[in-house]
Amino acid sequence: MFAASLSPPSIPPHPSTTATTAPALSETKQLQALLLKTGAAQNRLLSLGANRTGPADPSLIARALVLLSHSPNPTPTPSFLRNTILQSLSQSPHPQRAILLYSASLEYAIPPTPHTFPSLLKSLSLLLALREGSQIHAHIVKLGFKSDLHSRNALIHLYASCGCVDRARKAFDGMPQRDVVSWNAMIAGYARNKLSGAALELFRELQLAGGVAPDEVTLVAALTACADAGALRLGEWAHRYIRRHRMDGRIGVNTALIDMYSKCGCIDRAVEIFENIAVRNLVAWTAVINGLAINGCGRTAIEYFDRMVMEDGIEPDEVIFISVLSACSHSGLLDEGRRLFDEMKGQYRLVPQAEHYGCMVDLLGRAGRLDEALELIRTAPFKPTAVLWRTLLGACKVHKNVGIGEAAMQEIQRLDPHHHGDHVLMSNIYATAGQQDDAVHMRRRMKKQGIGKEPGCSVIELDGRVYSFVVEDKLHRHSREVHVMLDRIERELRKAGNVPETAVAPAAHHSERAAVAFGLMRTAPGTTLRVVKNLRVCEDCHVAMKLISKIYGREIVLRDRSRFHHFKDGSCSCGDYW
DNA sequence: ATAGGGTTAG
Repeated sequence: MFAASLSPPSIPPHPSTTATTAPALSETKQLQALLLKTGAAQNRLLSLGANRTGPADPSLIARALVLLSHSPNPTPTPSFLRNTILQSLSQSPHPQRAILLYSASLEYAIPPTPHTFPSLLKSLSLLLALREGSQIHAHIVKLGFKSDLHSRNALIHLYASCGCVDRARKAFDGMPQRDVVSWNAMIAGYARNKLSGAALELFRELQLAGGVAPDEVTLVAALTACADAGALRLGEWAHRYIRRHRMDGRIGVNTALIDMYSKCGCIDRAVEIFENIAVRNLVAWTAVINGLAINGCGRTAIEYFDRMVMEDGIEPDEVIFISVLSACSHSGLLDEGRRLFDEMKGQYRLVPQAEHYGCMVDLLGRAGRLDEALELIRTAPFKPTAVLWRTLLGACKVHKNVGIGEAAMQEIQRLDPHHHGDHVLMSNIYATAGQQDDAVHMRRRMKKQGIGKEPGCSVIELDGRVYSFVVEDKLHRHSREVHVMLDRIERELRKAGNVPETAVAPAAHHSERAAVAFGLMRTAPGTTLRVVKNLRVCEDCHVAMKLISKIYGREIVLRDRSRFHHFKDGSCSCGDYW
């Protein structure tokens, strides 16, 4: 029953009905001969399970396992061998065979053991097979293995990989005892699902709980959360911990540090760590190049890319091309971006995916080549995605192009009509082009369709705590003082001659301003303010931030949805190109 | 024999 519900098309037939099937039989005979020598049988079975060239029929393997159990000296046991094969499958290019083998082994009455589940669940995590995972979970409970530590750890990982952090947390909370892996699975699970607050809270809890010492994996997970939240102070604390515990020789730890520092706007420190790594790999190069990209150092990013190929002889992959192409688009490096896109296809024989086309559309579009960007989307060797059209729509906003904007909007409406922000963008395009009626109409249509607007949210880290502000937040516990400060800033801005762009919605209460106002009040004069925002910064706020940096003599590092703005002395590192 | 980690456009 259970096996049937797991994977209907691949249920192994019962042995009595198929024992005479020719190809399977001959393979079985071969196996039978090999079974005389246990070691050889084990190797053969392992290669059948994991090898690309071996038969993919897990039923055959299960049958062989049964034969093995009838051999004069049935050691290792079929259960043991099944578990071993499951383990190798979880690291093979065919994790889906693990489910099939498990089902088959049940049909052949090979009993599961606690060791069966960690590797089986690992395969399911790779496949993001939530439904099958839940069934296995139920099965584990039924078999009485639910307290098995390793299985439970794997379950936490599986649920978190599938985005079900609540179910992961339930499994975590219900554990009779936890080891460092349990904590790591849960903290990393939160971090990978962008729940950095929850991840850091649990990291703190781990330290308070005592008894379990954090290891490198814990620190990597915590750093990932710091990177996501832009929590520099906590990240620095983690860095000191890493040094104190001599974890700084590990490439993974250093890569996480590079990512954390660059996502907190400290690209110099990120580069310094990178330069001190003894042996660098592709992931470390990707992290530093991506850091340079989001911090607006496009030319340096390209230099590093060339260095990687020339000095280390490392072949680039699809992932690093996303980073290096986005470096070009953030810095407006049109020719370099085109060159790299061509090299990707020609020299490196990689197939550009929607992501790479997205970078190119962004690069061309923002550089004002809207026609070319449109042409690229239309000639893409796959069905253009809503995201691609949305990227073009964003470029139309920058260049106030109503015509192409409408074309893009039409495609978006067809592909993904309920996404937040598209109507706002289109309405703003109309507004900046002076078509007020169309702008209003677009806003009305949005309301009529019941499409909300993703609320803008900004966070600022002060004294190791993360404070978050939502747009026009009246309920925030610091609301009163923040509003007083915002009004004061507003007056200063007007005194400095700042006239907001009235064509689009008023931006004076955007969340980044509240965060900055709070930071200005709560920190000593001259302290750098670091703010992370979930959306892109609008033009008005960008102008305002430049002025605030000058008026109050502060550096403001604002991380946007996609990049950094370093405001200082009235200007921004992005050179107003973003 | 088993479980957890680092890079990814808009």
